[in-house]
Amino acid sequence: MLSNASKYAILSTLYLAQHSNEQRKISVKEIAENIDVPNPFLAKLFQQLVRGKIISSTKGPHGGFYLSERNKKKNVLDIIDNIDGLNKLNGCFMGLHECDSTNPCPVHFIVEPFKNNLFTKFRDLTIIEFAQEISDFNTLLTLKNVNPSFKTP
Amino acid sequence: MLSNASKYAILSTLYLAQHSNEQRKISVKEIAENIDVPNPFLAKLFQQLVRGKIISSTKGPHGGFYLSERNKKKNVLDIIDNIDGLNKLNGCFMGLHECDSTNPCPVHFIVEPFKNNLFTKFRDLTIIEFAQEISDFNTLLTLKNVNPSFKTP
DNA sequence: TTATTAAAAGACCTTTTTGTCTTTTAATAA
DNA sequence: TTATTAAAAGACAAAAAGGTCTTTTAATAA
Ligand code: FES
Ligand code: FES
Repeated sequence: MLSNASKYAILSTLYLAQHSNEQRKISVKEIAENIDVPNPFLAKLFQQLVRGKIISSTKGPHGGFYLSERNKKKNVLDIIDNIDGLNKLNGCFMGLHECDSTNPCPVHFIVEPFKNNLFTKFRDLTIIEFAQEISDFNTLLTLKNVNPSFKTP
Repeated sequence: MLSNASKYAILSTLYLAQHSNEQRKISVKEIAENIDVPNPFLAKLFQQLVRGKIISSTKGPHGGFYLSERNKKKNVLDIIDNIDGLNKLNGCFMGLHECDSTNPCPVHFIVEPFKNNLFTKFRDLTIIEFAQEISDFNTLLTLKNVNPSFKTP
């Protein structure tokens, strides 16, 4: 439903929202290490997000990535749109041509409410609001294995 | 979330449930045309489903694919498991290591109820019951574009 | 103005997914 | 028993996704 690229982009942009500002810019390296995402791959994604005006960057010493005031008003759906395009998220779960209540697939009425909830969250909150919610509710923002002990009995 | 392969397999198996029995076996060709799936690709998938004992086949004249009585008691989750493995469907929407209420990602509590609903449907209904529901509610079972007029204004 | 720093650009590589084609095997009907 | 039919098997091929590496550009601090 979401590509890895989109997932990386979302998590990393939210990390920026939490930890950067115009004064404190952040390198790809720091983010890649914290989110646990391949460094050069994230660099590529960030180039694309800069071109898409989702995030900002400056080169040189103390350069790095950050969110401008305009960037902060973007939402998660803008990120997904920039990386995957919206169709991937919006299309029918079973692959039918249209996801549509008048011609529904066998799971449409299970999928539709979920998609509505998700879209509401991804569209109606700005990046900054979303990041704030993450801080408030202490949800996770890293691909690191936070509980490796469960894996090795 | 689901691969194309899984989607094809699910739709085609449900088609078998609706249209075949031990007496009337169905060729890949007929299904591929009706579901609108690439013929040789579906043939490969069906080989795998036969090995996984999800569907049955016989060669020769009037041969083809069908569901045995045992096959009819399988469920959609068995198909997904056979083709994709369950992790793909079950994993965290944002890609975190564990999808888990104690270490949730930012959208976990939106995703979890959806996954529960979906799993219930895919696990608690047999293939035959699922196919019956599709007939009862007239939901769609084809990847064909059923409403092309919307596309060309 | 020069060295340093960090992103930008783009070529390149690998793996997975998706899809095709040809040959072989098995069932059966004539 | 032979021709026919349809799946099984497996080698191939194309495209997309995922990931890496090297060189260039721009900013700035010394
Ligand atoms: S029609 Fe399949 S999810 Fe809406
Ligand atoms: S933790 Fe992400 S969906 Fe459950």
